[in-house]
Amino acid sequence: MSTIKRNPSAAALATPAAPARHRRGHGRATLQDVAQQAGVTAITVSRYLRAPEVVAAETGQRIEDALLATGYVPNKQAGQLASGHSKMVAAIIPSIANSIFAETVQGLSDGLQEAGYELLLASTGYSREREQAQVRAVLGWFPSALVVTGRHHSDAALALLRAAQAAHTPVIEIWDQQPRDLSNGFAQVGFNHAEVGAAMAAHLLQRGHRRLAYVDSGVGEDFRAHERGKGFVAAARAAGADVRHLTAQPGDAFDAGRHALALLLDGHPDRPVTAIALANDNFACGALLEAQQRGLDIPAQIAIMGFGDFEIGRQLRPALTTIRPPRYEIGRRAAALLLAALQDGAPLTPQSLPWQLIPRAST
Amino acid sequence: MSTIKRNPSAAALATPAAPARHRRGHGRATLQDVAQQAGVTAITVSRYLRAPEVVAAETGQRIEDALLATGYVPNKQAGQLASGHSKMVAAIIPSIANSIFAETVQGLSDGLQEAGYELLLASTGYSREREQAQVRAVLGWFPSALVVTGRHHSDAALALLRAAQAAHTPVIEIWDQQPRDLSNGFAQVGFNHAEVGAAMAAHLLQRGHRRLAYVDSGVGEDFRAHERGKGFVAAARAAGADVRHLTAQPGDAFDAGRHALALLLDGHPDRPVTAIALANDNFACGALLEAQQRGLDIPAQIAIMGFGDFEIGRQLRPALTTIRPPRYEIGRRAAALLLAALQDGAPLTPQSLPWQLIPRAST
DNA sequence: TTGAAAGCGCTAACAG
DNA sequence: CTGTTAGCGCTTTCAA
Repeated sequence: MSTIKRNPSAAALATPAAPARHRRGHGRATLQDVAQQAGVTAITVSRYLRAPEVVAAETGQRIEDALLATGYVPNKQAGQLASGHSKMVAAIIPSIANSIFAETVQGLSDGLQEAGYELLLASTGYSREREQAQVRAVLGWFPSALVVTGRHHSDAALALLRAAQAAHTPVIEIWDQQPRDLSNGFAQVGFNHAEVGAAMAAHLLQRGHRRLAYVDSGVGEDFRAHERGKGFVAAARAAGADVRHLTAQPGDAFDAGRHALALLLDGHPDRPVTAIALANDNFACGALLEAQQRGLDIPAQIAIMGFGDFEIGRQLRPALTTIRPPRYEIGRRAAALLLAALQDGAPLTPQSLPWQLIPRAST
Repeated sequence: MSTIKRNPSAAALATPAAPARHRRGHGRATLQDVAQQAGVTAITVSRYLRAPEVVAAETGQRIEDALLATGYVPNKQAGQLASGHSKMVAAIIPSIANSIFAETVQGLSDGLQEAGYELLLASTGYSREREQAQVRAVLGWFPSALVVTGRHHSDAALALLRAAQAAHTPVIEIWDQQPRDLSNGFAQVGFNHAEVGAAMAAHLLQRGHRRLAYVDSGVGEDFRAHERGKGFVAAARAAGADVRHLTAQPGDAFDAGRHALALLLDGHPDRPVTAIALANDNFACGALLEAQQRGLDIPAQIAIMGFGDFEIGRQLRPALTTIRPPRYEIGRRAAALLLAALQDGAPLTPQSLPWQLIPRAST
C-alpha cells in the first residue's frame, strides 16, 4: 500500500476543451491506476488478470507488482456490464432461519463458491407477494442464474422468471418435483411432496391405524406442507381409513403441535385418532410431549410422525418417526446443475432427489 | 409484453463513420428502449424511475405504459457504476447451516429488505483463509457495507477491510464485543464471549460445584467458543476451583458431547468433575443423554450447561441450562446500524447486546 | 504481445 | 420540466 498514483491531471488528454466534469468519489484503485503504475495500458492489465500467459513474462511481473502496490480489487459491476457475464447466482427462499432451508443454502453456497460464484440471497417469509418483489429486485443485478423455491409463484413473478429464462438466465425451482405438464417449465431439483404425504399415510396404515389425522402448517403459503397433507389425506381415504385434516395455530411450533393433539383428542373422545402426522418435526415433537404429559402410551395409544428429520426428534424418547428430505443435497445439486449449464452449456435436467422414511419408536 | 421496439438502425446517429461494432447479447429492454417507446429520452425515464414527481404527469403516464410494455428491469450494475451507490450489503459468516448464524442472517436480511437493500452472502466454514478469499470476492461487487463475523481475521483480510472502511464502506463485526483498544477499529454488534464464559463458571460455582470442566468446540477457528472457554477457566481458577479444559472431537456434536463426558468421568474416577459447560447446546445435550444412560442424577451428580439456547435443550428432561445469545437481534441491529450510517450518515457506534443465562433443571 | 477506439446501461452535471 | 454531454470501470473488436 505505498505510493498509489492516480489519474494525474486528466487534462493531459487533448480533449477539445470540454467542461471536464469528473466524478469518481471512491478512493479505490482502478485498472487505469494499476496500468499507469506498471507502465502499460489498462487493457493489458485486464488481459493479464484473465489470462496471464498471454502477457509477456516481464510485463506480467511489473503488473503483478503494481497490483500489489495499489491493492487493486476488480470492479465486478463494470466487468459484468462490459462483458455481459457475471459470476453471481441469486437464490430466493421462504426463510433463512428455518434449518431446512439453511442447509440448502449452505449446499448452494458451497457449490457455487468452489466455482468462484457469489450468492445473492433473499427470503420471502412464505409470501408470494414478497417473492415477487424479491424476484424483481434480484433480477436487477442480472445474475447468471436464479434459484427459487417451489413452483407456486404469483403471475407477475412467473412472467419475470419466464422472461429471465427466455433471456438465457437459467431458472431452477428447488424443493419440488412435478410431472412435466404440471411444472412451470423450469428445471426442478427436489421431490414430490404429495408422494411423501402418501408414504406417511401408508406407513401409519401399515402399522394398523385406521383413524388418522394430518396437522398442517399454520403458515399460509407453505405450499409444500399443504401438498404433503393432500397426499396424506388422499392415500388414507383411498385405503378406506378415517382421516382428519387440521391446520396448526400460528406461533411457536411446539405449542402448536401440543395444541393440535389436544384438539384431536378432546374433540372426538368417542372415536379418537390413533395416529397423526404433522407438517414438520417441531410440531410433531410438541404433540409427542403433550401425549406423554397426558400419560398416553406412544405408539400403542397414539402414533406420531413428523417431517424434516430435525435433531430434536432423533433425541427425544420415544424417538420420532420422520421423513428425511435431502436438505443439503438439494442446494448442492442445484449448484452443480447451474454450473454445468453455465460453464458447459449442459441442459437443465430436472433432478428428483430421494427422501427417506425413518421409522423410529414413535410409530 | 407486446410490440417491443429496440434500437432501430443506430446508423441514424450521425457518427463520423466509425466501424459501428455493437454488442449487446441479451434480450432485455434498456432505458433507451423504454424511452423510445414513450417518446422521450433515457434520462427522463431514469428520472421518472427515481422521482416520478419531477416528471410531468402526462409524460409519466406514457413512461409508465412503456415500462409495462417492455417489461423493463433496471440494470443495477450500470446504475451503481454511474452513480457510485449500490443498494447491496455483503455479509460473511462462518456457517449458514448453523442455526445461530441462520437467525442472524435472517435478521440482517429482514432489516435490509425493508430498506430495499440486497444481501450478498458468503460463508467461510470457520476458516480464516476462506474468509479472506470471501472478503476479496465480495469487495469486487463494491457493496454499500460489509458485515463480517468476529474480530479474528487474517492480516490480508484485515488490510482489505481497513481499505474498504477507508474508502467509506462501513464495516461491522458481528457476534463480538471488545474494549476499543482490543478491537480492529470496526464497529461491533454483539457481546463479549469471555464474559459469558465467566458467567457460566459463576453459575456453576454458585450452585456449589468445585470441580468443573469446559468442553470446547472441535472446530479449529471457532474463536468465540474458545474465548468462552478461556473466560470460564479463568473465572473458575480465580475462585480457587478445580477446572479442566478439553476439546471435543470433530464430527457429530451430540456424539462429541457424549464422548467428552465419558472422557471426563472415566479419566479421573477419583476426583470426578461435578459440573461441565460445553461449547453449545448440541454438545451439552449429548453429554446430558450420556449422563442419563449412565444412570447419573442430573444435576445432583453432574450438572450440565450449554450455550445457544437451541430448541432441543428446552425440550429434553431435565431441561438444559444455557445461555441465550441475541441471535436474531444481532442481525437486525447490524442492519439498522448500517442503514443509519448509509442513509443518514450516522456514526457506526458499537452495540453491546444482552445475552441471558437461562437456569433450568440440568444445573 | 500490446494498444486504440467504442460501447455496456445508467446517472451527474449543466443547459435550456 | 426535459435534453445534451460526458463518464463510471471494464472488455470487446479491430489493428499493429
